Amino acid sequence: MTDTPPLPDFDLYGFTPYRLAVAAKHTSEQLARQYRDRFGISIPEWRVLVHLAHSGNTSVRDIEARVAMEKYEVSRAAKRLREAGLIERKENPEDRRLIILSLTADGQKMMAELLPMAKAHQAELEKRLGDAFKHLEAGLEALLKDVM
Amino acid sequence: MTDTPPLPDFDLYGFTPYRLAVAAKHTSEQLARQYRDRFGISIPEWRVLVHLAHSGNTSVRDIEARVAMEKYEVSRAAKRLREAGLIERKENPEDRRLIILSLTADGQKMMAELLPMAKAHQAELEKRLGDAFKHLEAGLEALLKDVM
DNA sequence: ACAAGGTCATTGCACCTGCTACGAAATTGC
DNA sequence: GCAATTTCGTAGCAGGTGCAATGACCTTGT
Repeated sequence: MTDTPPLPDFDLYGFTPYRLAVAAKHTSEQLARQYRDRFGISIPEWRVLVHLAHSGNTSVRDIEARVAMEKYEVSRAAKRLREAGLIERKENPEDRRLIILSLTADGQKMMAELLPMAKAHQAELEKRLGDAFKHLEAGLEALLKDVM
Repeated sequence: MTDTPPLPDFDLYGFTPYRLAVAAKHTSEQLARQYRDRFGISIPEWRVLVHLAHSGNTSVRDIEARVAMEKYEVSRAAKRLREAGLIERKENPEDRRLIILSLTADGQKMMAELLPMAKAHQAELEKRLGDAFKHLEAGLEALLKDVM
């Protein structure tokens, strides 16, 4: 036997970043599976679509800043969505480095189906958690206040 | 212009799964970068190590069940850790399908450095959030109670 | 005893991600 | 006015991930 330095006691289950990761994975999994199976959409793609549905035409740069994604993620998600015919891009004549992304009619149609699913998911989550939901939101608020 | 179906109003920032994902990413990022740069360890590898430090010898299956990872993730993390000389595997004579994973002396040494970093990170998080930490934990508790 | 079925861990494949470098366009500084 | 720097979006590369299939081993039922 080698002599082993004593390890501090550390319980992964009490480690907040771990708990958040598990919670995040668990809450998005079910919904993500739905729109993956039904529409072939990944989470990064979904985020881009939601932002476009909510904010109208925007650039990659703008989405990156607001949707907690790196710009290359936005770029690639946008590429796939364009190939799927869900969004389209125009040149911005005022700054030709920027591109203007927007939903196509197909994209709008899909979002008209997809967004209610997300709203229902949120409602179900709130209902399931009851009072604890308020606590969760209070905690997240504090945690995210200098991030979002 | 095509006629567009009206889209429900939906704000990504108020969507709990999104908030959890951002919170999870943000809280683990800083620490993960530390042990990646310093020890070359990824998050799945870190989880396996922590579990081994805490629970001693275990099998892939056991880790899988307790650390919110798929078994192939555990398997691959264990492979990398073995190649790095941080853990070792023995055959379980009672059931030769199972393997017994355990920290090597090097692995123990590294964890003796790594775990205090994690504890400090947790402490700093609790301090920064103040009262909101209790709320966050209450919310997570409810959310995770039938998962963990 | 042994075939059928289940469990455990690993791996091949295709795809996805993270990082960095790049070219094009705009802005800044002289 | 023009070189140097910055900003914007994209793409190459190496490595990571998710899924399904595989092989080795154990268990069950007859």
